[in-house]
Amino acid sequence: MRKRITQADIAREANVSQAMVSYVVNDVHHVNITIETRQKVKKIMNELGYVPNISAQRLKSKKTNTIAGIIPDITNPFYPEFERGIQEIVDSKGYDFIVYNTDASKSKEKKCIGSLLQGRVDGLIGVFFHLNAKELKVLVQNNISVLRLEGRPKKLGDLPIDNIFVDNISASKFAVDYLLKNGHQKISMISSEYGPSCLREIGYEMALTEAGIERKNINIIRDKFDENGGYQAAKKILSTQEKPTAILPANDLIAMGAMVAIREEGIAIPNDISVVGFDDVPSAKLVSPALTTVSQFQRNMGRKAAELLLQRINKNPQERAINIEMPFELVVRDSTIKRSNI
Amino acid sequence: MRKRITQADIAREANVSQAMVSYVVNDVHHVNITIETRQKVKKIMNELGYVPNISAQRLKSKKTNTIAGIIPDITNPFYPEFERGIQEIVDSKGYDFIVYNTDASKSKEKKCIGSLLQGRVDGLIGVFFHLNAKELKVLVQNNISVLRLEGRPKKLGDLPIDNIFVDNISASKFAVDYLLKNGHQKISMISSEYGPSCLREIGYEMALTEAGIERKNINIIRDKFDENGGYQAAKKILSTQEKPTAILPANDLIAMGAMVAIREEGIAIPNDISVVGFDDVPSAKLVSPALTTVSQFQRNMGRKAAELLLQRINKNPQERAINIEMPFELVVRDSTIKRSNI
DNA sequence: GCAGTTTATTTATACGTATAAATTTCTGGA
DNA sequence: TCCAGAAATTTATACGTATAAATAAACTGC
Repeated sequence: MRKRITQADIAREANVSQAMVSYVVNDVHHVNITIETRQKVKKIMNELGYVPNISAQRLKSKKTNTIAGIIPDITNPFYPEFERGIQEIVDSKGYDFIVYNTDASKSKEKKCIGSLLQGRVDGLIGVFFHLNAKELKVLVQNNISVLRLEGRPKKLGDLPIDNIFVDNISASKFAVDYLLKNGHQKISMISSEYGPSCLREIGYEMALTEAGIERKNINIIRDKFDENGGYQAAKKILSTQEKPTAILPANDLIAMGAMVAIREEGIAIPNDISVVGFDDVPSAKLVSPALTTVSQFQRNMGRKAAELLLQRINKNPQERAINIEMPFELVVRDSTIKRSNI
Repeated sequence: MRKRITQADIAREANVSQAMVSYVVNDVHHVNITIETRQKVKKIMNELGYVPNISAQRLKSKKTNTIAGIIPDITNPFYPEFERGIQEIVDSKGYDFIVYNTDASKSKEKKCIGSLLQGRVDGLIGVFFHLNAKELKVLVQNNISVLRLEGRPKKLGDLPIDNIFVDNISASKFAVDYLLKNGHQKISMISSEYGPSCLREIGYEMALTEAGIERKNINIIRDKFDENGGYQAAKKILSTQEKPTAILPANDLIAMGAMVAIREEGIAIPNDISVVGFDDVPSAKLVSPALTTVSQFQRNMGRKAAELLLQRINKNPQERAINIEMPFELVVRDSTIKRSNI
């Protein structure tokens, strides 16, 4: 293990001051340096293999060039694409990216905030299920920019906390409208407690109510928001007397779990029951039948989120917050079918 | 945005020296501090909301308390579980975790190394498809510990670069043996160029050769290592005269792509063709039929990798390297069937 | 050939923390 | 009462960089 080369080492070797080395390293332009010394210093830098010490730079500049991502769980297939989208952008701007998994738990969300207050990052992109703007204020006060991923537009307070969102209510309504248009009258929903599920419930109810569907056919079952939850909930739904002709799980994982249960009961998808998922997770097109689902273009969202955050960090940390709406799209595959009525 | 509170601020307020504050903050025990001053300092710390500046700590201590993960692509479903495993451990020890995606490209792998040389991390867990120990040496020389995820035991040189691996040759052989035992005689493999694929090819050939299968029935097709690659390759295989009774794709993504192609051709899985995947990706149990596959217990691997790395960082950075073998397991599901011969 | 510039380089200092070494204050025992 | 030693606290310095300010050297033009 060799000693790490510092600017001072180079300065000594080149017979110049450490400041000179710094100027050469950073190509400072409002300072004049003769071509000879510049070359001499560069030569020695290469010979000795100088690499700047990033901790020192960060201390001096009060910038970490790091941003954080706070997400529930990277093993939830919604997030890897989102993460890569973020990384594409921040990488290209020379930022590091740290990920925190909260498991949708309040205590872990809080722990993240505490950790970030130590000044490890310049900003963060967060998916918060528990903390609200007031609880994030302390970050802003410490000059850490915050952008949230949300499921609908947020009321903009005076804190400069931006939001990026897909309108989940509309998206959910859109999916249900599609089912209605295809002749489904009895549509059940499988939902969960946290995250965007409750918004999707609202869209579901809105669509059915508008269509004049009677109350007894508006039916939501809640369980965990993963494949097991979907499996359990579907079993429950299928054990009832009057089975639905379509099921709207609150996301793709739930949908896939439900599909396993439906198959086990010997019921055909889509002929007996149509299924519409949410998120267009990578495996949605691989299951059989391929899942009809609402895409949120996660990678694109990640990119946009990162762009907005970096802009806020570098241009206007204290300006008024904004809401940015992102598009959704219903991707029709093979898990849904037009129903010939009566 | 309020000014950030430093130890100096507290010292001034409490009428003590900055050093005193530091001692209190760090609960240094070989220095005596009266209970009164300790309490006074702590009180003011709380009032002013002191949080240590992590960049300064890192500069002084020459420790970043950060480790890096270098993986091909977090959207490859093999890696999220691996990542969480790593994070579980490093989180609990107070380390940050930075992820780099290389897309299996040599230039990006190199770029990572360059970036890490700036001293952002104390160590890294890497999946390298291109760089070898010699090219990682520079990290070790700069006191950055390295642990690689490999597909077989590596020859241990004099560099302290540990390896953790599942024996991919044996695992692949095990899978093929299973197919043979179930009466399959014509087994095709879909492989790819990079990563562990070539090891899995070796296991495949080994099993068939040992079983005395004739050369013409040993058949490997290569394509990209994702669902598209699997789809294309399967189409090619199915267009041949004599179709195989089983296919061994080099991983689950390839397998799922292949299954889509097989379904499209109207061929039944597992009745006409059995499929065995590799990795036991989360969606493997959700596709239909549920995929028989070789699990590597990714989360567990991540945990073990992180434990080993932290041990090396904190206990014996320069000691001789080790190879650690991890278990695999064939998870039998519904994509394989016993074949009644003749 | 010298005042006034411009150009090149160095000196000094700060960022916020940790810690060894020096100093001051407090003990208790003779 | 005094002093040795322990206890409490401060001073000084280092980590490696960036950068403002000071200085030195090299040019102007008259």
